[in-house]
Amino acid sequence: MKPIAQAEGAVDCQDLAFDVFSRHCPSRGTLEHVTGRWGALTLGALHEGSFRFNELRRRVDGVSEKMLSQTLHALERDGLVHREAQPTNPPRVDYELTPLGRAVAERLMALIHFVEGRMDEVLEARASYDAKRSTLDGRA
Amino acid sequence: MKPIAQAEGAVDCQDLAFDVFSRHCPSRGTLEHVTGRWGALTLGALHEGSFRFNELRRRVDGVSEKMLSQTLHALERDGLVHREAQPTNPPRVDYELTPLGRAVAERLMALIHFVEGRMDEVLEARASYDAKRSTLDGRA
DNA sequence: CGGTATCCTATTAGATACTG
DNA sequence: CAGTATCTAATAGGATACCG
Repeated sequence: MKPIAQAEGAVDCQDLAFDVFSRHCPSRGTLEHVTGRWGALTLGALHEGSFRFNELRRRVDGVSEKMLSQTLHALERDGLVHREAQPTNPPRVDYELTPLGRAVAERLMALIHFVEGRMDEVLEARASYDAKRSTLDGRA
Repeated sequence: MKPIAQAEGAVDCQDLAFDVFSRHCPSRGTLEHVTGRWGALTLGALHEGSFRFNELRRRVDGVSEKMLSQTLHALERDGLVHREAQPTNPPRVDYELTPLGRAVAERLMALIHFVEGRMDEVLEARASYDAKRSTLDGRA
């Protein structure tokens, strides 16, 4: 079994105060866990409470077992999610945000909700962009 | 030449108020443009002003021509970035955020800066997570 | 239930070469 | 300068099977 994200490069930007814009800075990796396709949705789901594995799978529409598992591990490793396993039979595992995770999720949700709230503008921009392109392509 | 993101699924969740958690909702696509690896960094760079193509390439460390071009097109199509081309020779093209893009970038930067500011905690969590795993793996 | 291991495909990203 | 085209390599992602 391989580590989750070991190949994340050297930690040689401590002095640069963790600048995401630099390659090989660990903050870039964490940012990707947070904003990545499944990371963002998982944090979003957990922002509303504590959930079990399969509850999360249903909430995060379209995620596979594999990706959810991988995502949860990455977030747990980064200290954003806490995993609470009861050694019962059948097993019961609950996932919830840590205080740090909650703080991150809050900022993430602010972004998500803002984007959702302006989707009409985005769709309008897309329509006009595509309209221009098609007229340009049309005249060969 | 193919459209940038046409296969983004039907727009059948207008009634669900653009729920990112649903598959095939356009807000998920836009969210991915915004939070994606290069999208986030590009918006971050443009948050500090207007830049030319190669200036951006230098600011967003590690991005290839291809990915920057692709990213900028997606963001332009979503109405977040404005492209200003002067038909001079040599050509000069400036990119800057639209008002909507600025609003998005602000929320995004809040998230990025927060994560950067807490990287010490993240790194600590990683260290302790890895320590536990290695002791577990060690006892075979 | 709550996962992991494996295999395989699709998408993404990078290098390189070239154009207006 | 500001890209596009093309090819290849790396990675993400999904399906399936199986374990505790």
